[in-house]
Amino acid sequence: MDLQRAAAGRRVRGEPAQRAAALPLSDAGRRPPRARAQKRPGTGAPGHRRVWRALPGGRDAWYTLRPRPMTADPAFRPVPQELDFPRYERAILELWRQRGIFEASLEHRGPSAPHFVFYEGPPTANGVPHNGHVLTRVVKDLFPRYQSMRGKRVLRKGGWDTHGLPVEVEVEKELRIHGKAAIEAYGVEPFVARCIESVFRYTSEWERLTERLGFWVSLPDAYVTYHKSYVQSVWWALGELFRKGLLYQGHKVVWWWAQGGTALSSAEVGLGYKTVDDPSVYIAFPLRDEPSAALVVWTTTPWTLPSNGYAAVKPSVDYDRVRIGEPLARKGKPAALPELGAQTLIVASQLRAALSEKLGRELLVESTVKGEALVGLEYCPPFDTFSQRLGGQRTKLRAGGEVATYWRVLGADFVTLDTGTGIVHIAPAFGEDDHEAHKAELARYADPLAVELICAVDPDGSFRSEAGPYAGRWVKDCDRDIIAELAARGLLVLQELYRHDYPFCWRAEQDPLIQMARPAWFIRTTAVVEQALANNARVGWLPEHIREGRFGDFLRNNVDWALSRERFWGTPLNVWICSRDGEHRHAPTSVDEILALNPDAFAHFRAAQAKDPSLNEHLIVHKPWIDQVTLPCPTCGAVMRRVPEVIDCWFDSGCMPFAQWGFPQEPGSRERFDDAFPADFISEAIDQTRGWFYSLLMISTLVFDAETQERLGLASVREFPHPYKSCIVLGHVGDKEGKKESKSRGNYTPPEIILDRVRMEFGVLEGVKDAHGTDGVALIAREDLEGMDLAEGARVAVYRGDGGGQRLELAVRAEKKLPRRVVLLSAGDRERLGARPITTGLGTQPVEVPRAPARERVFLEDESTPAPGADAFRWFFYAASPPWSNTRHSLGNVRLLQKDFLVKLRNVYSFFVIYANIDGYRPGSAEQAPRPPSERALLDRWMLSELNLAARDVGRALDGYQVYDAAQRLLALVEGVSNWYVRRSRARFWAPGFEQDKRDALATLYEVLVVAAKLSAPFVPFFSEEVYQNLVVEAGAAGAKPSVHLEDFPECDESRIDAGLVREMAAVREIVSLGLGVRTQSRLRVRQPLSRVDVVFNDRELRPRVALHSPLIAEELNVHEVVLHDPGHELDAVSFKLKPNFRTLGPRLGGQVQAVKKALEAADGGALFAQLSQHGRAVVEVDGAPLELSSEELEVAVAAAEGYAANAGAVGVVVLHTTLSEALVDEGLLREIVSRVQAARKELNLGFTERVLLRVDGSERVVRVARAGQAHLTSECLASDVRFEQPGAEARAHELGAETLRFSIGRLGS
RNA sequence: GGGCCGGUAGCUCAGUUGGUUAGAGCGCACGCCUGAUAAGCGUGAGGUCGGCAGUUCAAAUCUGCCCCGGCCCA
Repeated sequence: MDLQRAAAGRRVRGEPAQRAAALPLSDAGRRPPRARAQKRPGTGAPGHRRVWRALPGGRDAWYTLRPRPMTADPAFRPVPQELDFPRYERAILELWRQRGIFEASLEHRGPSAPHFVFYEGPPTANGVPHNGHVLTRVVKDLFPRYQSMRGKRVLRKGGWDTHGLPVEVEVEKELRIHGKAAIEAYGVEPFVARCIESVFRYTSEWERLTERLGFWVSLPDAYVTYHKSYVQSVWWALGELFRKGLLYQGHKVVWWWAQGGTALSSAEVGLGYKTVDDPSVYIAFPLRDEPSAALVVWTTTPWTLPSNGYAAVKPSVDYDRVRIGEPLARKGKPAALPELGAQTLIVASQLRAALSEKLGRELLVESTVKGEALVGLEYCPPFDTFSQRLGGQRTKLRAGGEVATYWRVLGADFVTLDTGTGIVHIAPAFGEDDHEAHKAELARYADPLAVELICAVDPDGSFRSEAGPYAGRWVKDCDRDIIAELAARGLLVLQELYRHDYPFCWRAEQDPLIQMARPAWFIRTTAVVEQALANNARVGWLPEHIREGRFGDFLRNNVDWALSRERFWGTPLNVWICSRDGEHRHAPTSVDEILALNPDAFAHFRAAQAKDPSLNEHLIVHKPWIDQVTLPCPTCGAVMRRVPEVIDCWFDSGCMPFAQWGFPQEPGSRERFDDAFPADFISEAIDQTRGWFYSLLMISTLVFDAETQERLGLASVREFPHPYKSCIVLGHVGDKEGKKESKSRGNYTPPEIILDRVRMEFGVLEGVKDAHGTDGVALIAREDLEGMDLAEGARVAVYRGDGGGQRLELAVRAEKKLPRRVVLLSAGDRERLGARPITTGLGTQPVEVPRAPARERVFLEDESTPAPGADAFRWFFYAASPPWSNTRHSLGNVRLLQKDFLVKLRNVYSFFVIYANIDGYRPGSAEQAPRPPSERALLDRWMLSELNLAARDVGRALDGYQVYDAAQRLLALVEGVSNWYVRRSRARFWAPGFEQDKRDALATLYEVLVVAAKLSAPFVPFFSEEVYQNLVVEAGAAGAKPSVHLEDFPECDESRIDAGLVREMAAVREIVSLGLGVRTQSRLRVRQPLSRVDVVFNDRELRPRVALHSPLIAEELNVHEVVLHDPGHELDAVSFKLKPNFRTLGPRLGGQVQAVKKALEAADGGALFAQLSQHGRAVVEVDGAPLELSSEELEVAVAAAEGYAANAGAVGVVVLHTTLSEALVDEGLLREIVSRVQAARKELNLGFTERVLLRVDGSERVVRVARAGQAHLTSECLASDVRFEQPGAEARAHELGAETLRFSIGRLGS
């Protein structure tokens, strides 16, 4: 052994990286402040340096390091000792910046390279990015990086979604106003100006996160949905739809906040549910032709009864005609008989008993009919609000004939029999189902537009004048009076209270929302559903079930897209309507087109701009400016005005494939669009199914039919799918428990904890009930402790974010009485920190902490362990689970996966650099040339086979967008390198001299690392860059590119794959594994050498192949001899078992297989096996009859016979000879002694090269063995002298089985 | 209430067209190695495959119902 060299290997961590100082990556080579080297005068021997290092848990240790003879000019920068990934990641970011690597990656493939098209789904920057965004960003980054390495040209245009309700809501909150009237009072112009300001509020946070994660995207030329060019593109698309007759006006039922005059989004509605008691009434609707019989309907909104239009029944179920009978016999007074006008009631058969129970009266069945028999019957509406005027009206059907326009029975499948009467009151202006039922009727009419939508309520929520006594009153206030009136008129069957959840306005908690049909613009998407489905069928969905499942279902149940919004901040709907004839409409698609019709159209905007030059040019196409633009009607010349609505912002984002280029108006946009349509790849989370995934696909289907594509002059007509070919649908990111992360709950791990430093901010508390602060201890909730991945009692830094007060180091403990994000500190510690208790106390909400005054909150930071960093964050999302399953994210989980891959790979890298530098290895040096791979050692050839297989598999997985599979394959490669190649090659690396075998090993490991860096570059762009810079760029290797990201992705070299070798090495590893299992079972430690191992193979071909690896097996199992046997070899320790091959036998024998199984279990396996090997078939007796079984129908397994030290696996049986000769025992004893001495050396923190004086004593045998092995002891334990004498007071004693060992280690010169 | 997805070892997840000993990693226990050492490595224990019923010679896998969680929609 070369001890000097060994010392050299250690030294690297002790001395500053000389070469690194001159390199751009110098930062990565320097130690962080916590581990800086300090010289302490007067300690250590001359020529030694002592280096201080911080250990986890706050322990410090002094290590003595010795200068080493080093190769004059090592090729590689030493790998720093400490695992501080964020540190070198920052250095790599700087390198990318300085050398323009991202920009180079966009261009270096040249203009003629094939495109790989990626579309960025625009995020909104008016909220801070969270972990879910990290997932989307790392997945979006992976494939462009990969395809770029595959030689593709990959543009990566960023984008921002800037319109929509969330933006308006944010501004409303700021202004403390709410509702349409309030905004109008404030002024639409300043309101919109504030929206623009708000849109980019968190841009810098987004940019920082984007960069820190290594997500390469061109942000400077990102598209912005409110920009004029973008809006004009959207107008163009809408103009196309208008031209195709796919844009129309109708009604949409919305949740309406009447007091504010605003519709609420479903997200807002969801915020305001409250449990309330509403009236629940059963009302009689007498039949027109038989007034003594009445339909009984049920409703919880009596105020909608004046607007009643129909009654609906379920056609397929039975309805009873009943008469009210005697009171039911029961306790208490009998219910009062309702004063009813009708004697006969009609209710669903299934609900009769329930109604009878509620009335407390028998309901006597007169007859029963199917619901469909009721359809078409006319009835008298409960109020004559509209029937006075429309009562006799009839409407012509398209199919011929006519029906009463209103107040008749409809058949509808949405009618349920859970509650009520099975007959539903339909008010077409209120309620989604109601309105749909109405629309279904309209569709049957010859002239649907002639039918008036009856509605007795104004948008402000008060009854209209038609409603007689109720006119002008808030509808909900009228419920009581309406019920009283119905009772007086003999129409009230029953009245109850109904407790349910009902939405209220989340900003004005006293205001209940009402459902109401509002005028709205629609896109007739139902006209292209077939095409959309065909388009969808061709999309490469990941996971695949999206195609037929969630997305396919959504398309099949498609309803027309309700496009318009009665809001302010959005793309204005570009429809102008003639003031003379409402049928004259025009949809101009650009400012220029408007100017061509009316050169003065924007005079008001230009005037305003002249007055205020800061007025944003893009606002020319926004409210309120666009509202003032008038056009002369192209048909009649009258004045046209724009409709007031803006559009759904999903339509904006769905236009991005063309709108990002300003297509078709902007110069050059046609070529750009033509080059980037459709996208090869997009990805967003699953909540975008009905959002972006839908809007993209639907708009593309609507706009880009073949004819339109031709008209636009595209280079080729795109078949389906467009506008995206593949789409990864991501799952959600949850917390450690799988719960959705939410800021208000505080179960939220800020990305900074993973990326930069492990710290969180807490509100300061002074005490909870019986728990009061102790000096030196910080108490926090258990969840927070786990969130920071800290153990009970860990030391953390505690300090104020504003820099005031002292910085403390405290022990942190969990306290179950504490809520999240507060810390309980002693009075003394609070004083030292200059902190005071948070005013909100124990009730502090997590979201309130950052808003508290600076003195009321402190940071807790784990300074002993650096944050995992960006690569670890990325890797977590690639490797933890397939990206479409929900992920449980936490610091602990990220670290877990980091250890598996990054840390292991880094250790191999560091190992290589140490040994390569010792020997002065230089990549590509002629005198150090390795042999060709085919002539290298088996292990090298195996490793190179595995490497090329990995290249093949990772490439294939990425080609198929299988992120998780690719990551698992990389993991397997790293496992093989570390656990087998490096472990088995260690001796070759530390062998003295620089022989051919060592050159081969270094060249092989070098190649593995460089190829692994390239393979993993799309996944972990920072670490792969670090390896590549050090091993390739800085080492001056031939053909080096400036960055690993400008490299080609490794191709699989089939000639390097030795499939047989891969298989036999797997067998070797299994044999070793089985053998070690035998040792464990037999309690034979590996240190005890054994004479022999026997292996009986299941596969004849393997034996001669594995024979090549016998020395390896012998060494791993610590046996003197390895004996390999062909299948069938007779060995006492081995028995044979025959089992049915169910796959072949099942279809032939059916139920008999179970009997065969039993028969085979009972039979003599050895004899059957003999038959089988001689005749190729075996005969067993099944159910008294002989049955012949072929070798294809049987599976032979060798098993370890009981009572032997043997173990069986797929490869065969491994048998250890456990008889110990005296010589073997002695040999084991000597290894035992060496082991104990070495352990003691480590415990004493001896230098790795420090010679010692060893005094050995013990039982007679121990002394004899030690004497005999003195030379071995001397060299293995670095003893300059071994003395067999009393070791003295400091002796260590060990029981080695029956023997006793005592020894002491004396330092020389001390 | 409806649709979709998921429920497999303490934890995170695999599991090919149904084929009989259900896998991996981490954690845990025991052990190895001590020249990658803040590392590396081995073995082992641990499972009514959410529950019930059905189809089948055979079910984690197919079917139905139910329970739990997530998302979307009502």
